[in-house]
Formats: sequence, C-alpha cells, structure tokens
Amino acid sequence: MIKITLKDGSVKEIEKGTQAIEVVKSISEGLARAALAVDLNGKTYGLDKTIDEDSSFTVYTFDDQEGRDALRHTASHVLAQAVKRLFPNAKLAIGPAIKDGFYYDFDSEESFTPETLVKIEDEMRKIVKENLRLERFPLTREEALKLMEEKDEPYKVELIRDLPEDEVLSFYKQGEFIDLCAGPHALSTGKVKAFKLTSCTGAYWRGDSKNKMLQRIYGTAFTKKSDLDEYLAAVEDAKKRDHNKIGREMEFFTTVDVIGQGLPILLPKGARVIQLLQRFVEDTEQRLGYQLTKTPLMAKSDLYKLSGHWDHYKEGMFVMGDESKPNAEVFALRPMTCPFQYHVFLNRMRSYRDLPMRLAETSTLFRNEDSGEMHGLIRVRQFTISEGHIIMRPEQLEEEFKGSLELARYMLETLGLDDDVSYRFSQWDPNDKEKYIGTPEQWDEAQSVMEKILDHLQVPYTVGVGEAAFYGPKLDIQIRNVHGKEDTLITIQIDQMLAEKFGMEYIDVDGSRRTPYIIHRTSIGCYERTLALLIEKYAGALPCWLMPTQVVVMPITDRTADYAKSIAKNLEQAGIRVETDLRNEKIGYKIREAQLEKIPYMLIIGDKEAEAEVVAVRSRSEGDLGTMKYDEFLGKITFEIATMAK
RNA sequence: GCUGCUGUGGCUCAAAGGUAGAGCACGUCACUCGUAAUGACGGGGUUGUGAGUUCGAUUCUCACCAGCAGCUCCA
Repeated sequence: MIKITLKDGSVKEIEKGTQAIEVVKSISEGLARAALAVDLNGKTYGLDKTIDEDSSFTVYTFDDQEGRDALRHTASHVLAQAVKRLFPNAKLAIGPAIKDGFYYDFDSEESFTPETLVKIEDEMRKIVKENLRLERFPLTREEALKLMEEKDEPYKVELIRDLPEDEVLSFYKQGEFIDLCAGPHALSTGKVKAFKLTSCTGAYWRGDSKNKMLQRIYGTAFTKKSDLDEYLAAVEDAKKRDHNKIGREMEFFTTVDVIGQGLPILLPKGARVIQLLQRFVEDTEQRLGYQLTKTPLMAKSDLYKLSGHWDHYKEGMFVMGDESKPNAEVFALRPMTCPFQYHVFLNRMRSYRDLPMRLAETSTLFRNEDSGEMHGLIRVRQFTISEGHIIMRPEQLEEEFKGSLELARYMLETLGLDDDVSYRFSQWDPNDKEKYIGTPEQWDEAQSVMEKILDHLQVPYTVGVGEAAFYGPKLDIQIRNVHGKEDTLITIQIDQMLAEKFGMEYIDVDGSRRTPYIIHRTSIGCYERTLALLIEKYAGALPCWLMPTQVVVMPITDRTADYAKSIAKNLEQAGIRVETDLRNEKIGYKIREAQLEKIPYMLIIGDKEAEAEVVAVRSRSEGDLGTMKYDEFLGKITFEIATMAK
C-alpha cells in the first residue's frame, strides 16, 4: 500500500499501481467525469497514470490550465486523426495546446481552405462520437524511429533523431491513429465535447524561416458548448475594438497605396492625440531632470559602422547612396537614436558632476521592416518614440533603472494600461553570438546586474532568451492587441558596451577617466503604437484629456444658437477643446453623430436652457445627465481632465 | 520575406465575358425640430496598377502594388 495526500490535506491509502482515475472516482463520480489530468508530486499526468509511490495528488479539470491543456492537446490529436483520414498523404509535424486553444501543423499537397476546415470538423465530430480511448505506450528511440519510418512521417522521424539516444519516448494511440507525444491527454476522444477550427495559415517547420512552410490549422476546444460560444463571441467582440478598423473609421489615420506600406498618415484627430501625449511626456520628463535634444534623422554610414548598426542592423535600415562607388557619400535614415544622443555627451569633456545625464528626444525613427510585418499603427516603417538615454556612473545604475521603470509605470497608470501589460527580461542567446557585440563575460555581467535590479524591485517577469538588443539586455513591457498578439510597448535597456565604442568618458571624483554606463529607455513607447493600443483599450472612446474634441455644443433651434456660441466661447477660453454644431438638423441626429465620434460631452441647448441659463449635459457613456449651471459643468470636465480620469 | 485570403464611387456591400447599382456619406432645397438617423432632388466610379487571352474584360490568366490573418522578425 502507498499513501497519497489530497489537496485538502487528507491522506488516502491505495494499492500500489492503482490508476489515477480510480482514485478520482473514489473521491467522487462527478469529479471523475470532469477530471482531465492529475498532478502527482508536482508533475502533470494523464488520468491513466498508475501511481507507484507516495504522492501528493491534485485533480485538474477544465477550470485549471493543466486540464484545459490536456483537453485541447487531445483535440489537436483528434484534428490530426481527422486530417489523416481525409488526406492520408498529409505528413504530421507538431500539434500542441496553446493559450486559448490548440493547433496542428501538417505538410500536405492539398491546400486547406475554410471549406476544408468544415469537412475536417465533420470528421472530428465522428471521432469524438466514436469516443476512442487514448492509450499511452512507451517505445525506445530505435522502436520509435522504426514505427515513424514505417508510417512515413519524416517530421516525426526528425524530431526523434534530435532526442538523446537513451530517451524512452511515449506515444498515444486512439483507434487507428498513433502520434508521438509526451501527453498528458484526456482519457478518450469523447471528452472533446465542444470545439471549433478557427483558421488555417502557414507556419515554418520548427519556427525557422529557412525551413519549409507547413499548413497550420488553429482551433479551440471546451467542455461545454456554451463556453465555446461565449469564447467565440468574445473574440468577435474584441475584433470590434481593432484599432486598424476603428482608427480608420474615426479618422485617426489612413494609409495610401502610393505612399507605401507601414507609412500611415496621421489625420488631424490622430495627430492631435499624439501631440497631447507628446506634450505630456516631454513635460513630465523635463520635470524629472531630462534634457530635451533634437538630433538629425540621418547620418553617414560611418556613424553606424562605429555603433555596430552597420554590422548588426543594416538589413533593418534605409540606406541612401551607392555603396559600390568609391568615395560616394552613403547615408542611412536612423533606426535608433542612440549614437546621435551619445554625441550630446561627447560635446565636451564631462565630469562625474554632469552625471547622471538624462537625455530625452521625441525621436522619429525609420526601420525597413519586412513587407509582411506591417500592421496598422502597431508596426510601421516610420514612427516617433519617446526616446531617451541616461548616461551615468556605474554605481548610479540601479537608481536610474528604478527611475526609468517608475516613469514607465506612471505613464501606463495614467493611460490605464497598467493592468494590461506583462514584463519580459530579454536576454541574449549565447548560441547565436553573431547577433550580438561584446563578450560572454560582458553579457553575463550586464544580465546579472539587471536580474539583481529586477529582483530587488520585485518586478514579476518572464525571461525571453534571444530577445536582447545587440548591445545589451532589456526589460520589455509587453502588451497584447485585440488579436492576442504581443508587442513591446515600453523598453528599458542596460548598455555597458557602446559607451566604450564611442570613446565616452568622464572624469571621476579621484581625477581618473572612467567609462559611463548607459540606459536606453522609452517612457511611453512609440506614439503610433501607444495610440493604437489606446484605441483598442477604449474602443476609440479615449479618456477626455486625450480626445481631440472634448465637448460639442448643440443648439436645438436657431433661437438658441447665440447662447450656444457664447457657452462654447467660454469653454474655449477655459482651455476646453469645444465645437459647436449649428447645422439645421434634428437634435437626435446631432447627438447620434457626436456619439459615433465618441465625443465625451454634448451640451444640448434649447429654449428652456437658454431661459434658465443652464446647459443640458449628455455624457457619451452615461447618457443624459440633466441640466446644470455652466460653472458646474466646467468644474466637472476640468476636474476630469486634470485628474486624467479614464 | 513566407503561406493563405481580399481589392467595385469617401465608407459598407450588390451585379456581371458585351463598358456597373444600393445604402450611408457629400451638395442643394424645404422643414426650426428636446437626447443615437426628417424629406425631396443632385453630383460622384475608365471596378488597385500593368500586361496577356478574347471580336470584346472590370469579370478569365500572370506580374506588381496595397489591405487582412498567421509564420518569421521587431518598438
């Protein structure tokens, strides 16, 4: 007999070799129906796992991530089985569970279309109905290779070949279908009650663009149909907030074929919001001791050769001039501000008294992104970033890093995005040294310094290997768009290498020359991207302080036009961005238009208001607020703007 | 860059191998109206660009450009 300890602390005695599912059944039949996986001593297993030693015992259902993954991973096997039934020549690659669903990659002659997906779904439904048991069985590497070679699955063979010699591999069999898989899985295909194939796209084998492109089918699965429907509705709902749609509809920006990809035109409304953000950022930074700079948008190639960009970033730059001609002047538009701002420091001999030197610039950058990368305002070829570099004595690093992080967090909080971000500690990839400058020792040092600071500041982060800049590690503040795709909003980077390359030195207290450390940082990210994410966050209804028009005054008839105009004039003098709608239209029509434009406040002025010298206030979010004195309304909106209320 | 889809007036969408239509928007006129669309009339498109097939293409084919989703890459 062995002992298992349940989540509530109670201990059960069972016979050695008992299957996990039997234990779950002994707890409750209902739980056994909902169970999808178990945890034994901190490791997740399928319910068919036999228990051979004293263990802690936790049951996972669909409410747990582990349970969800087991179900969705099973769904991916059902998908693969269906594809193999319909297209026997399709080759299997990999098919994991992912956030919100699963996918499976296939190499198939047949090009999968939305119509194909419908057929595959039908076949999947049959497989679910057949309620096939998923049986796990181990094979040695040799046996596994033989099996997959027999089945003519070259991608599986490649996967197995890359595993260690002595590894015992696990396989899962459901009916006629067998797949190499570590598991865990639900016990049978019948558990995949509610599923949907959502899209099919291309994806490189092993995520490497040098490899063949396979066909990936995405799907999702739930235990209940209602949950599936709810999820699909939420996805549809999120798409309605897509900045690329409403940003164009609301005339924040547009793009034009003849101008080019990734080169959006910011229309008056979009430009206004960005101007407001810039003023806010520049003022805040100056209050925090940053000095504003204005440096050139381009430079000779010599500068980038010195900075390392020419060797490490040339593909991403727009180069002007014919390099092949001897003595020809070759320029490049700047992809980063770093080397330009270094020359602010280099302008004269610096003392430790000058440090930390905090330099900020509203900096327009140009990056030659690959043609498929552009996305609305989120990923563009020309953008303007709240750039900055802090040049400091090494011992000031933690304090300055902390200051940079606090500033970034203040910005996020002000914009209401603080709960939507995650932190990534982006490190170098020691196996890909070509991508980086510096020695492994320098990288180890820079990264351990950053790790220490992050731990000290108690920043909850994930690690991104290979995500570092070529000159140093980064703290990236990540955010997801409405499609669930993650992008960097803000970044703070430690650079212990470029200062030396540029010959940056300062005279320390003791008269010695020392090389400073540099922090590359942005406080609010790049304005185009930030605007995009704000539009998605608020579905276009930006906080009042950021709205291009904050109030529309609308008289009901000509009789009150003069009173309306005087109200508007007063608001304007009080610094409110106000418009008047004097058109000869019904009030309902004017309100409808203002609502669609997400104008925060509408002041409706009829005879009654003019008579009583009040304004009837309508809020875009709360509707009719009734009448109030002009001063009361001014106080209300002024307070809202001053507090940057969301 | 790769895979797939898409491209018709400012926007949303119809139609069709024989040179295109609706709604919204826009303009004019009438209506002076109480919290999300008043009515009438009018203007506006060589169907993304270029080439090919055809008696004839906007419709079929190819290339390019742009947009979308995903992959890869990245702020």
